[in-house]
Amino acid sequence: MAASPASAVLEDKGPCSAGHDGSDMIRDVLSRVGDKWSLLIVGSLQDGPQRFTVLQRNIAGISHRMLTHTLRNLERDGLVSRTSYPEIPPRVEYEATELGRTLFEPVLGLVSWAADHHDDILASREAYDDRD
Amino acid sequence: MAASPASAVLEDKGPCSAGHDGSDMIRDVLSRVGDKWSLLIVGSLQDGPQRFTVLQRNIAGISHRMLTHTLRNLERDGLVSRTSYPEIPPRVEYEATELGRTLFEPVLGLVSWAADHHDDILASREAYDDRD
DNA sequence: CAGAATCCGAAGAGATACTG
DNA sequence: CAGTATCTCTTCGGATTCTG
Repeated sequence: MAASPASAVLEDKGPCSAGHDGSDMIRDVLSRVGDKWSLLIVGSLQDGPQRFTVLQRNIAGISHRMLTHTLRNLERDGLVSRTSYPEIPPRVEYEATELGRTLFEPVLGLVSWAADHHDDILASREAYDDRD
Repeated sequence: MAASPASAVLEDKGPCSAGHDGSDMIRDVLSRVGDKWSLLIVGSLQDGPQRFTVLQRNIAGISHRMLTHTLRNLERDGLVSRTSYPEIPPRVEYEATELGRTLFEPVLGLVSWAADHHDDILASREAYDDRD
């Protein structure tokens, strides 16, 4: 049991827990963090509150719809807070919550891994594709 | 410039780099790691080499097709190695590569974050859904 | 300016059946 | 036992249009 505590979090805990073990939780988090835009948005908000159009310019490539949609999800999960000012024209500012900021720490570990090893991955892909 | 080096990796580097900045790399890694099964497979392989059917039993919920498909991608990216023994019946063993094992370290940071905060996320979701 | 709503194509993912 | 192929369903994500 003490042999591999590291991977234990991801493993099935037995036939009786089929459907909702510890892996559901991490998958839940990853499906939020791992989608196409969430991480970019939270990353951009690390610099401080930003309004809708600024975010859209900042992220470069995101569509209007996806920015709205992803911000909704992030707000729902408590990673981003939304403040709307009842003016004309309307102004809305988004900000990373405390939770959103703590999330960024472990994510940075992954980011630096990606920076370190994505060359290896690309090389491995090419080598793989050359076979056959 | 030195104000927020943390988020800089994820940010757009300017209008001229539209399409392929540093965020492409992390997104590439995340789309591999963040899919439904890759992480579970790599996690299960932390315990040592396993053959196809063992993996399928170990992961519980994965379909035959998805296990094959995900293993292919992991092998292509150099995270998992495949060894086939030309016997009857055939035997194939999968093993995490060195790269696959280094990946698991930063991922564990995310896993523990998920363990720590997924209650907050669930609570935030309920609170959000109660409004309206 | 911010966002909701709709339509549509592409990719993800399961079920099943077939081969060596 | 391991892997491929096909079929189908759902989800993701972009484009567009419309409102306060």
